[in-house]
Amino acid sequence: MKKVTINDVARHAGVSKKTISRVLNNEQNVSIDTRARVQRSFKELGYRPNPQARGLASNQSFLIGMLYDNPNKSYITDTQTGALDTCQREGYNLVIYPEDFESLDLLERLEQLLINSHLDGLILTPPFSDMLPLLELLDRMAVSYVRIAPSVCLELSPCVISNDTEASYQMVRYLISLGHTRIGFIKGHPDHSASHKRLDGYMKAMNEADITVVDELIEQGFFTFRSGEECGRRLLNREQPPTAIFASNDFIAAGVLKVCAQRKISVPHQLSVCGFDNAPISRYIWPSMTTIKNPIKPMAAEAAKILIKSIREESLENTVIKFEDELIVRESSGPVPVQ
Amino acid sequence: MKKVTINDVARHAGVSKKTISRVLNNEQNVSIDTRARVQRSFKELGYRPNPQARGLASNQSFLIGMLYDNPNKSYITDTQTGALDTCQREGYNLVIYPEDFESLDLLERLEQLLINSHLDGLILTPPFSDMLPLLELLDRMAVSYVRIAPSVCLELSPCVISNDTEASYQMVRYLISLGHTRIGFIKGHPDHSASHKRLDGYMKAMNEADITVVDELIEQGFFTFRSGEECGRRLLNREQPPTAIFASNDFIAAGVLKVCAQRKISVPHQLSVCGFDNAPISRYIWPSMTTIKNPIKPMAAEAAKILIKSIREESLENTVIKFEDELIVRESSGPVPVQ
DNA sequence: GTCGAGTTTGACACCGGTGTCACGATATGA
DNA sequence: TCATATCGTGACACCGGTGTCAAACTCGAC
Repeated sequence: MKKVTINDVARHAGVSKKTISRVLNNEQNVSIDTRARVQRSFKELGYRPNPQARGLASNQSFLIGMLYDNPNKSYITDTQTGALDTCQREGYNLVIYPEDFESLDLLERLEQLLINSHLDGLILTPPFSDMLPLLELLDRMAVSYVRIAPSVCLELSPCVISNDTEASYQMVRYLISLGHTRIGFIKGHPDHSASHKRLDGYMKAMNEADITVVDELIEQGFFTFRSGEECGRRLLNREQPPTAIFASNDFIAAGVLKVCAQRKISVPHQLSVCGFDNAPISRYIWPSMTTIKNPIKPMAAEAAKILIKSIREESLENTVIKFEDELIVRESSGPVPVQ
Repeated sequence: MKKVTINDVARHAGVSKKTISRVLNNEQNVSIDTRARVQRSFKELGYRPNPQARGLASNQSFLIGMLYDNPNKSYITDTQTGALDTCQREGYNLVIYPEDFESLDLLERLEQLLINSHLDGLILTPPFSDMLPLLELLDRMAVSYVRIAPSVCLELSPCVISNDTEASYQMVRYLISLGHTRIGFIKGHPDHSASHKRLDGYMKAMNEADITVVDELIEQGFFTFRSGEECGRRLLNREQPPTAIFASNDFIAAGVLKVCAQRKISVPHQLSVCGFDNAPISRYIWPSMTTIKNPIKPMAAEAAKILIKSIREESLENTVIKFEDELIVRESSGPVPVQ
């Protein structure tokens, strides 16, 4: 298991180091049979280039970072595996940076991390995708990055996005088609741009169907289970409670379902409850939840792909790639109850 | 944002590169005021050593890998953040390797990964912790590693462990103390050593209390929600169904709870249901679940710590560090129903 | 005052690759 | 036929640090 270096290969193939390097990096201007000979030597010697040395010489690290702060563990791991899929194929390692978005010295911390790690590129997930000061920092430090699901300044960098507004709109249309008109809505964390988009979709569908949006049917949640319990309780305490509740994510919806169970409100017969994200809990809870599925893994994989492209060919035009969400109907939604 | 190299610092401090390097690595035999002067230059110039170069020269990568294959997303992210905590403090990056444990060419894939990435160390999580051929491979390739929660050959490497058998034993004792004697058990995936330990704890507690262990009250699950539904259904179909069901993890238990909800079996009044792992679902489901909490983050942090120690000081004796599990009583368990 | 041991420091090669440039060989055009 | 462009290749410096070794300096003991 002794290391095979470039010199060994050079000797074995009877060419210079530089030519080995050329073959390694797929450069042109290497004759066909030289290339073949070198590649044979690679095989025979089991040669693996040393990423440290390559990096030092060419000022790369073959490291891609992923920055996140998301309570949805399944979202995190899905994003990771999606991105990793591409990274491994392209010879990059993925290093992870869970960071506290609320932290006061966040920007400083991030700057330290970037300086220390010498990343080739960084994948930003919400809510970092919309953090303008961070984007500036990255520009200033000349670190390439992609953003997943940003909502502002799409022209600033390559991005992958889905259409939360549209998905939310579809969900509400679906509820309306079941006969619901008193549709409650629980908003997500105001720091996440997705929260606003999801509300927009709700409003759009309501307006389009000429249903008056009642303030008292809209509650402010925070993407957490607990906020779901609280908001759910408040909504169900109204004089005229809603016949359907659409929560901005599955955790909130799960909180609502818990309140229903406690109060023996039968879902979906007395109340429909819908979530957003297709988190595992949406499947594991009872009744299983109607929700929106976001193609997380493919999005992350694509994000990594365009990031690597932009690392390699210095500033291509800033691609924005769109993905479609999908409405998943399960047991927690049904026709409006007859009075 | 131009790079400051070791030469710049050397010039600025009026000493040689080598002395800078000495200060950087906290070597002894540097006079106090030279050290102070160099450190001042570090500050003033904002010097950051280049990990690539350091790695190339000293044959390190400052990369620690984490290998896992676990359906429990929250377990994964907790392990990651725990380990990362230590890694960042010690100047290492964490790179992640989700791999399919069932894959046929697993060992080959891993070998490739290791060769390509030049890791300084690797953190193994179950079920990889017990994969002997992998341990051999790592030894052969001279890659340091720690194992989290292994159950075989603890002397082979540094490990962090908790006592699944004991925790499971405590859970069953708790159920017995509530008056239960017909206690069903749903086993976990046979590939995970934890499954066997959890069963052992069950057996021990039952035997100790002189309760006959009935075969028909033990089912084979697979750590999945679906297997929980199936096993739950079977257990509840028995002529004499159990009054309590202890599932080997929370997903299984959630499946059982779903079956109860469907059949309008009131938990915990007619049936107690307990899980293992304290996954988020155990809190978000209704009724919230009695379960076992494993100190995942501290364990992972400690694992990283002893790994780094063993990387630095070549083969210290193989530490094994123990952690305690904790029984968390929530709403899904209660006294045995009166007939 | 001399000697030996220990401390502090720097010169220089080296880690394993890549960038630059120059050279010879072959192809192209006038 | 000769000048010029293009291709294929290697010599050599260089990326930013660390390891080795020897020189210079300090200090206490004799």
